[in-house]
Amino acid sequence: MIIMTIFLEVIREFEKKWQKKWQEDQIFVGKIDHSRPKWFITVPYPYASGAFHLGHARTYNLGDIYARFKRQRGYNVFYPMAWHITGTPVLSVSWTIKNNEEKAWETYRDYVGIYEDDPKKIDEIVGTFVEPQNVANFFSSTILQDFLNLGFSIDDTRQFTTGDPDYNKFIEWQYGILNEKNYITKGSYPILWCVNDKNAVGEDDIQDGDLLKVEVSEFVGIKFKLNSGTALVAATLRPETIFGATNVWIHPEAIYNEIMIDGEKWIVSEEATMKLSEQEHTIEIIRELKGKELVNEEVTVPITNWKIPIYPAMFVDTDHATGVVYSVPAHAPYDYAALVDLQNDDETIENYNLVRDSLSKIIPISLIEVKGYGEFPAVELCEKLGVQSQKDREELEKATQTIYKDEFYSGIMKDNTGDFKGLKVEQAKDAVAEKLEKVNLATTIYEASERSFCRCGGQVIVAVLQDQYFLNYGDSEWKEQAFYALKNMEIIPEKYRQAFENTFHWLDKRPCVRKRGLGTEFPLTKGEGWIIESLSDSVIYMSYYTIVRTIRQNNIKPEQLKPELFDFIFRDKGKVEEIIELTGISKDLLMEMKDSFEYWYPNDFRHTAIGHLSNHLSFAIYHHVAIFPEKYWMQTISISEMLNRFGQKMGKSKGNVIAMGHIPRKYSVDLTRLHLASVATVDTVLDWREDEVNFAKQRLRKFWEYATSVTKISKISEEDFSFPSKVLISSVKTNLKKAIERIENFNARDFVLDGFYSNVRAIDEYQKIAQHLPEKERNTILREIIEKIIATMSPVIPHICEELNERMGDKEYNSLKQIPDIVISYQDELYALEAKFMANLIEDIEQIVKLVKTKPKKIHIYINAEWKNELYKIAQEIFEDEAFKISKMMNAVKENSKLSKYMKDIANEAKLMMKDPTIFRIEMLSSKEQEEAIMGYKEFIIRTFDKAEVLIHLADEKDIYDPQNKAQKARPMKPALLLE
RNA sequence: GCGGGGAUUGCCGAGUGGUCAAAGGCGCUGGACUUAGGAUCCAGUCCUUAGUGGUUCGGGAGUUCGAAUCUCCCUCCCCGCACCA
Repeated sequence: MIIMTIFLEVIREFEKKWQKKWQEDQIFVGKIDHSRPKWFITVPYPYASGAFHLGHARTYNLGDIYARFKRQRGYNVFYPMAWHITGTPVLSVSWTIKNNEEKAWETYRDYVGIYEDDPKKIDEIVGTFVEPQNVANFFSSTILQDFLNLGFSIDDTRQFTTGDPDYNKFIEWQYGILNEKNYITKGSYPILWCVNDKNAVGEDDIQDGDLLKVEVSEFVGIKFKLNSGTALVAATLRPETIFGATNVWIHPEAIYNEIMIDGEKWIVSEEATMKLSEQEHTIEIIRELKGKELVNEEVTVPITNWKIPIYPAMFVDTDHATGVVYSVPAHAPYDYAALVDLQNDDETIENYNLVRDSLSKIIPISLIEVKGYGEFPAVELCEKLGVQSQKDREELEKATQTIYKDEFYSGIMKDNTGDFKGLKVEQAKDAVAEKLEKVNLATTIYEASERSFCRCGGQVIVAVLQDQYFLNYGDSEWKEQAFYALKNMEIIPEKYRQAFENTFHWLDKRPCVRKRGLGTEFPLTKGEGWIIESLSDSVIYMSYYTIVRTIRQNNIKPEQLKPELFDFIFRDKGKVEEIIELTGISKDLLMEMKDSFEYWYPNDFRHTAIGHLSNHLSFAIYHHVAIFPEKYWMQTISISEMLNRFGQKMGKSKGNVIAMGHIPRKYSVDLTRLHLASVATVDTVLDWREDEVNFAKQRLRKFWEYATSVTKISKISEEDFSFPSKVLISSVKTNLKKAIERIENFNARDFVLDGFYSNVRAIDEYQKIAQHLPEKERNTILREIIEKIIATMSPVIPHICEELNERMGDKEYNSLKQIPDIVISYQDELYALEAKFMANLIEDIEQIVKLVKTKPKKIHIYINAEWKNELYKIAQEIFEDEAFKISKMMNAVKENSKLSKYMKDIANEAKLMMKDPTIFRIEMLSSKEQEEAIMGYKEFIIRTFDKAEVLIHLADEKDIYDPQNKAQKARPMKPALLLE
């Protein structure tokens, strides 16, 4: 037995050896070959802004297993790889490194440290990251090496990055077609915006953006007219509560602006003026004023036309929406708390000369009926949660959330809400806003859901961009085509199809240009600095694999890549002579590209992680239908779930990362591949646990030991193997056949379970049962089945299989060897059933031995009378689909000459069958076959039970030894036992 | 909230109408090997019992000869919801 660490060292050694050979002989480079069916698989090209980890490895590992399997099943497989670098991430790496952000440096030192030991060199490399290109270069080369180190059978001669100038031409061409088809539209759109950069910001750009999850919120700004006619604009998420407004709150000490906005006079906070100016308004500041100047004035409530006063409140946040709030104490906890505070606050009343009388007259106005609450939900909840004052923000927040939810979903508008009475709050909310907007008493105001700041320090607000370009995924024709494409696609696992459909349904306009990040310049606004957003770089890029090598090898210049050329290659448009004329590219090269595309496309299989479903994958389907003829649309999408470690998603902040670059040393490649593929089904989150890896390691080692013990055994054909050997061979065959069927359906897990683990177990079993057999036979058998296993399991553990294949004297690459079809004969099935029968029988004996606690000297095995098999067979036929009935059984038996003589026994038997109708619904062996099986395992039974004598009795025979009358109790597949 | 996916025996996790008391692993228990082992190997692991019995698959109701598997209701958990790739 070899010690574990040595075992891993051994296999790591030849893992490297084989990777080098594969690489040198370029055996995975895709070549056109019309004699074989092609199979083009893609797994998303990596985003080259950081190191990859085990979670990524899961996705790529599955892709590689599928690729290798198809390759070994006669397909000409094309499995290329490229690099995504466009968008903001690579740029923001450079940016943070350039700014000497300590956290970024730390992160990137870690990443680089995966590949480099010397701290000085690490710093040097990280230092180069100030140039985005260096980031992309570093990570594309290290990740590629990681992939090759994991034995991935990729074609690395098709590499490109999405930032390459020739690729930019390709994307430009794509947008030309989208524009031609009117899938690009223009409009205004609210986005998160940094006031400092004057730029759109995403989660990456916001400080703690991943935690804050800042979104655009849409408020309704309601115009409360002052007597002067100027509108005090209060922003709300709940316009329906306008009927319960009792007063307006304003921050007395803050600065407000009176502004002329789109021809109207408004008063809003100073901050709001700035924000509104970014939201498609023309604004002129008329004057500045302090909040307290408005206190005690009256405003008119829209719709009801009531006059309500303006009161001071310190809780008003002028940097939130408009800095003006209308008070609905019946339904808004904050308002209620503030009102009570104010009514009891003599100092403030005095300071601002409030009229005590009218203030104390203010009482909540209820306008929503909601189950589980009385007249004034806010009042109730404040009391319940023990709110003392407006300063109890935590309780107030909770109360607000609760009421919002309860009222929104189960509230009904009361009689005092005019036209809206009886409406559900859910509906009234929009209806009231709509009515207000119609009479120009309300307008939409956007605000960020959280107060947040850009990494540059600037505040994040919501801006409305005009003339923003969108991809119109809502276009009915486009959508329809996408649905049509989806319908004809295979989705694995099928359960995700629904998610695609839902995504397609809600997909609508999506902004497609940005001012920041790397990428292709937007062709419709050349020179204005607009970049095509980066997801558009990753939706039809698979087609570029088919031509990129020709472009690079022949030094074709980006400017030669005219749209007409792409049309010619990808859409079969135009004449070759015209393209030669236009681009100056030779006919040979043009046709090489066109042939390559037409040979490899469509993308037969795309495997990816689930996170891409609602965006990348959906867009990929959309863009394919827009750009390519139908025969080139994607065929299959396969999805796998995420990977966890210690119950959490792998992430730097969690400290649970296993870097992809560390896998070969930490475990071994084949070990990792095996375990990744087999520990969970693709649609469940995989939890990586070291102690479970250990199991895989042990089994792998065991397999290795079995295999290496027989690599030198020469094959001899020996017809007359003993029973256990025959059982082993057919069970291995059966397992492998099952395994192949599994992986044909892209079920890698069961492929490993059936093809590997079950077979190792079968060999274990054989070793025990076959101890008494001649060594020569055992070794020959072992050698034969090991050969079968390495041929089939190669897609998962290619290195070990390759090595064993060589050691067994085969000069060909195992990775290119065909996995043969396996034919299971009737005889094989019989052996399998016999083995199962024996396992049950031995278990029964063991159970009894355990219970009686004495070692038997004799084991009598009684095999059922053959007529019982007949009886069961008949029962199976009659009661296939209905309840067992004794009378029906007996009637059927009466007609049967073989059975009619046992009527009395059958009656007993029928009672048992009545009691447990499953006993006859089984696969059976005849009495003879049962006997044969027991004979085959006799030696083993004797050995297992300490040399007990094994005596087999057939119930059909006369004068058998049966002191306890057991023979009649024997059932098919369930012999009766007597231990003495 | 909307949409999707789930809930299985101590834990993880298979299983989608009949050998299902339910694969496999982990953990635990016992044994072997060993100076020792938290290394490795073997065995056991719902309760009961000379095996063919009982109670289980989130809770409740139903369909069926038969349900972990199908239907309905309830409770709880996870994921996505766009300008981030």
